[in-house]
Amino acid sequence: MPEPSPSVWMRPERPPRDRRLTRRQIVRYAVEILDAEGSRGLSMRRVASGLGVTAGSLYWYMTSKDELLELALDEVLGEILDGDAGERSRDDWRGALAQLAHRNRAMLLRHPWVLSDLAGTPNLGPNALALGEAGLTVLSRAGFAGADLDAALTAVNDHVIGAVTSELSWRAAMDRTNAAEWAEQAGEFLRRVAAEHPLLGGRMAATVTVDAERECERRFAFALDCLLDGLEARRATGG
Amino acid sequence: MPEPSPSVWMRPERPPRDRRLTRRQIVRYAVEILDAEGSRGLSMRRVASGLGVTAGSLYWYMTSKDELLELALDEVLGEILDGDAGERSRDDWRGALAQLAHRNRAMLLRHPWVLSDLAGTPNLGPNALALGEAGLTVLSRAGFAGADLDAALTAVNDHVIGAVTSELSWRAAMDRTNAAEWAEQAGEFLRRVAAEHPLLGGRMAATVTVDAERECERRFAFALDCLLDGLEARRATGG
DNA sequence: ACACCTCCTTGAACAGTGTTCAGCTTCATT
DNA sequence: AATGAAGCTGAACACTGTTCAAGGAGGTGT
Repeated sequence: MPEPSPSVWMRPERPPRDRRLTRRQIVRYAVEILDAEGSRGLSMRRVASGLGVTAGSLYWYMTSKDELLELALDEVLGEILDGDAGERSRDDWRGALAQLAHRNRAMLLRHPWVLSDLAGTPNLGPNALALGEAGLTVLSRAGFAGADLDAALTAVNDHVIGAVTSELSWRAAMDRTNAAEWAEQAGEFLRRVAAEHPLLGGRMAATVTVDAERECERRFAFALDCLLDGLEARRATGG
Repeated sequence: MPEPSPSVWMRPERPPRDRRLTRRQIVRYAVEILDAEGSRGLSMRRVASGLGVTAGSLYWYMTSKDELLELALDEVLGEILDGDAGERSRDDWRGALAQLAHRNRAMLLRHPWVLSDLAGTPNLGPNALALGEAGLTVLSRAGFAGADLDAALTAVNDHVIGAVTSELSWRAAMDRTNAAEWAEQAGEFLRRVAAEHPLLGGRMAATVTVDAERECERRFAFALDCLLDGLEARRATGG
């Protein structure tokens, strides 16, 4: 049982002198690999050799691969708020929150590996903090305070995480059942499912004729609207 | 780019004769290891040696480690419906759905490794299907149909996934900031956070005095209620 | 009783992983 | 020019998932 080590974020980066490398540079390249080949494609040796350096070198800039992933996570979290002043519609809290959620979703779809690392990884990077503050600001202006402030923000964030997680898993399943070479087995499989689970079978049948991407967006917006309705009803209106 | 292989679920288990092992047996032991030591503790050699066998043997029963994880996932999915007839309150769809959500959450907290594997893993096992059918049944009785049926179920499931994911990540962060040996760095860290992010700092300060477990349950129920309110408003009441 | 055949397991091998560390450069400072 | 640290190398360690020729063990047929 290893002691929890101090987060990367509580320890300043080593002061520079002679570097060929930067933490940022390493992290950005790691993100490139992760985007292109997923978590499985990332290895210290691969990152190092792509930067013209040996694996051991990277341990000068970070203490472990986990730490690299933590840094990569915060790096992409930065994209959500990028180029968004967040000031343009002070009163439309629903719109502002929804926009935040959509930008978050878009980021997760760009970097699907994030979701595998998210569970169990602490999240204390500067971009994570800025993102939290942005959400709290919107909700605070909307009239939420105290424990409900946390709960409301968490509700929206969790929806995004959950929706994209299951979207990715759903698409993986579709890819399998649709793989041409297995069409027979898949057909038989679907028939069996329909026989034992009528409702599910019906929904799956309806699903093949539908554009997966649009359908996912629709479901995302549907649940988000439900959630925002619920929040609307609970917010302390006026002072 | 490897072709998507056929899912485990589309191919029957090899018929037995001489076995020392069973697929089920392997999977259950794998789940034990995963529960005790997380994804990182699981290796084919470890599973095999725990069962008194060599790593190569396992490849007689499954084709890869990924497949073992797929099987393990469905195994624990089975716990959600276990010992739940689901018939006791035909009219109380909110209660039935909430109960499903809570059982789901409890299972994910018992088996935290599931969430790391969920993203990107297709989910077509018998228990996953039964679970889907159960949810659809409740919602269908409640008056949902067509595309809204999917959307409603997805909304609730996604909430569970997202909530537990971020709960685990939050707890990991708390463990770090609370680690006794880093109390100083953590204190300094929290002070810096509060300075740059007033709202977040306030919420974090309020958080230390609170029981993490109860707070997570509260937030979970809060968002679930919001969601159910939203669904209530959208369901086609009566025929 | 014997051979036969298929099921299942072994043990070695391959290529790759994260991580450590003594030693070597290469630079900034004195 | 000498000193000392920063930054890097290359080899090593103990692992990982996966493959596969070889062998043993059980049932079946004669």
